[in-house]
Amino acid sequence: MTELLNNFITDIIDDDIKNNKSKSFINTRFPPEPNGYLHIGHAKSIFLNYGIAKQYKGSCNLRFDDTNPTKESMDYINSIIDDVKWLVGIKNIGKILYASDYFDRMYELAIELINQNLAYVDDQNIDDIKKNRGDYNIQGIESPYRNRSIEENIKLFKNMKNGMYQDGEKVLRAKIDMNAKNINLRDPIMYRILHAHHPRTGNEWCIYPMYDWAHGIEDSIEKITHSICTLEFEDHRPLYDWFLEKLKIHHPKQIEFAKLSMTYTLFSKRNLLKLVDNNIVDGWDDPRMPTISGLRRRGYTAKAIKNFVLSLGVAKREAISDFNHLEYYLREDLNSISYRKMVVLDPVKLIIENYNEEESEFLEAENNPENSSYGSRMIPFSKELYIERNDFMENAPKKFFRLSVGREVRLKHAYYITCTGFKTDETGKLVEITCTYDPSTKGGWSNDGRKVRGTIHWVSAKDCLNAEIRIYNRLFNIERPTLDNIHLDSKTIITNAKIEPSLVEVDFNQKYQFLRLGYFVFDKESNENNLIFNQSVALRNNWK
RNA sequence: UGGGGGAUCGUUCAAUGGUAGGACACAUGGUUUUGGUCCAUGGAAUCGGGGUUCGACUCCCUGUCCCCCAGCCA
Repeated sequence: MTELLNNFITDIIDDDIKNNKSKSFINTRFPPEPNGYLHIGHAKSIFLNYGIAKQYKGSCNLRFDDTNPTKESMDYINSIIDDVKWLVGIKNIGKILYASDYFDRMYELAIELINQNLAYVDDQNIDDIKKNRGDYNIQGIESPYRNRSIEENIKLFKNMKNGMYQDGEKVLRAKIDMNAKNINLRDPIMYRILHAHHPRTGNEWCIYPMYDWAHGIEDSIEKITHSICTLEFEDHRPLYDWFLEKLKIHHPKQIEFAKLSMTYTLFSKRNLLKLVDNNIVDGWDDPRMPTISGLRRRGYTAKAIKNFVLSLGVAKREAISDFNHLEYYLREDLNSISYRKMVVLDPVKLIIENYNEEESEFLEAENNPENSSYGSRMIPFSKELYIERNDFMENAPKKFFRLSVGREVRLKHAYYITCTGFKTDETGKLVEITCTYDPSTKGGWSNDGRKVRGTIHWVSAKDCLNAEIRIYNRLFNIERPTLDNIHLDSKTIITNAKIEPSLVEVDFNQKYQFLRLGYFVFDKESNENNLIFNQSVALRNNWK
């Protein structure tokens, strides 16, 4: 995790420092709009911006781009703060800043631009503005209000601010070039009238700055040196530069990179919002969602997400990352930190014929074979156990290393057993397996050189607890989905899982590996009477 | 049919005029009280066509394909 960021952006920064275009302290920012929850695509931007600032001994702050009150809310602001804290650590988050704190300054600078005769109030309605903007092939037409006097523009702009007009009645536009090939430069709108309640400034303002006008000023005020954003803003860079140049204020360098996309997932807030609103998922933090809060509930760690996005690198080429790649880093982290437990998802009784019914004993089980400091626990063993239904096969092929009549397997941490028979009900369903155990193999080992290829997990029938276990699958069934490709079986709920008694205590911070099955965490809906687990990811499995 | 960007193993990122390399995925073998982990090995790529050069993923010309842009969203 200490690896150095080395990509085309750090190359640019290195050049800028070498050519004295920039100080060696590099300041960045993570500037989300609070109009939805953060997803793993944002995590890439977060680790890039915070990582660069750290690497170049500068600062990185969380700044909310809260310039559109019609889409934003405190709920989103709070969720974003929680997510960034969780990802980068509470002490590394930097300052929490808001574009709305700069509204006064932006207003002053707009007046300044009007005074330079570089901005004007336009009375055209939305349709006329659109029509007169032209398109790729058609030149724009200058607004009839474009050449108002500076004094009149100042007066009208103040009136706009003071609430003398209705929404949409007037806008403030920059006076650039209606024939520019880049349509963003055809007199872009700087302010629109919005009589809306802002989550932070309330009803103080009824004019709100547009992104292009606001963003560069925000960066400038914060002394950002390199303003990193995604590819779709490339066309906006000339405008970013134009405003800062005319204003003669600190001018950060905007650099664009390709955002993250992943197979089997949808990223746009528009689509994620639909999944939530249409109840396809159970909220923004549904464990199937690619949101930070969803991944966290699913049992992902910040470290796994960080290692994943860092492994991806940074480039301008648009790329779709493989979901497997993310899961690899999750397993890598979870393998080293999770507590091993034995849990049976689809239980079937196993009776040990030569084990005394009254007897019972405790066997020692290591908590993490990767790390002995995790210690061990004692688990109860008795005559009747539960094992996994699919660990038995009536007519087993040679390579089936588990239970079948006459075959010997190891019960993990316990004994070798040999299957003696099985019972089915009238429908042919397996209801009970019988076996004998070898008392000399306590702990699951013998020194006689016996080869026991298979090892299966189990729980003691009279000691185990019941739990609900939620298994998740991809939300979409094709690699590059649209909302039409919802995977209908993306969630399976198992209500009668049998779990070892050491899991009785609900601990939301702990990661578990259920032996031979996968990684699991307690779901937030768990309580001491209702143990609920989410599967984070299954173990890799080469069998079948 | 305007403007802006991009094209390297299946996927993703390197190589900045000098042996195309890593990770994931896949395959094979080894270790193993998890068919996990770990270890080893293997297959696998420079979008096409010209040119410059002793030498081109890299520079030049040309073609093709992909992405973004016509919100009072960000």
